[in-house]
Amino acid sequence: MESKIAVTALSALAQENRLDVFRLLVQAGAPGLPAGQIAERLGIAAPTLSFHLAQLKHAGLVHQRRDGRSLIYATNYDGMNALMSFLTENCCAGDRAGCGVPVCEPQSARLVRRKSKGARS
Amino acid sequence: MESKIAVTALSALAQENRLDVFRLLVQAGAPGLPAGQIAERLGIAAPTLSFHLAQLKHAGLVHQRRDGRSLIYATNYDGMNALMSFLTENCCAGDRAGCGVPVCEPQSARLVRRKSKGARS
DNA sequence: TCCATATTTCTATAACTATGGAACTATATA
DNA sequence: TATATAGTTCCATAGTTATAGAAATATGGA
Repeated sequence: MESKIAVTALSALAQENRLDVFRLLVQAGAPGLPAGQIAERLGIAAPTLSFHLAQLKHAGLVHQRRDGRSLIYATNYDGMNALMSFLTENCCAGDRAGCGVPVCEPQSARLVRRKSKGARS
Repeated sequence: MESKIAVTALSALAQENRLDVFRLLVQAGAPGLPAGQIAERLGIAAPTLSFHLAQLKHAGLVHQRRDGRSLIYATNYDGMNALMSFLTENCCAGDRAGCGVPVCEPQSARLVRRKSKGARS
């Protein structure tokens, strides 16, 4: 990850409404939520929410899929993890042992990974 | 950590100069760096850097100490870890197993912690 | 085709943020 | 005390971002 991309991701999260949206989606997990439901739960006007969702999407933190008339948004765990890894890169003067790389993915993906590679540190 | 505090921290990181400063300090580790050296290494004008360092400090991401005429800045690893934990809170619909909490602290602190508590899931 | 629903894009406005020159404050040394 | 060094605060300016009303687009169903 490059610095400018990280700034885009951090800017996307650095706003109260968007941070709320993101955390709601992180908690919702893989199934995600339709825009209307996000708007309702968080009390955000539709055009405002649309603007914020576009930012999160552009930053690679969420992705969008259509289901009939609804647009469903869900966390992009890869984007989120890339950001966290970038922030902790070369942490503690290059001595990384013990500085666990942040990981958060849908459970199914985690189980697959756990079987195939050793992962973290 | 509360949402507004997280937004402050994320806003602090969501700017190219500040992100560069922060990462430089993350990599410098506990000893930190004097403001002048940060300015020189990153090519940022003194008043501009001072403005950015103040933001990072206010956000709890770095701390400042004086050494003679120099003001030394260093990463506040607690602040950084609190932010990352906040972002991954209740990750994957509350099923947290495998979603490692990001941890990055000076090595000495880590060793102490490792002996005293089990830590990370 | 017509209508309702879900969401986005357009637009103007108000609010916030970054920048660096000039002036200031703090510390050290002679 | 005078001088130099290290860094900060003040200030004006330029640029960016958030907001929601109105209009537009996309989908599904009668």
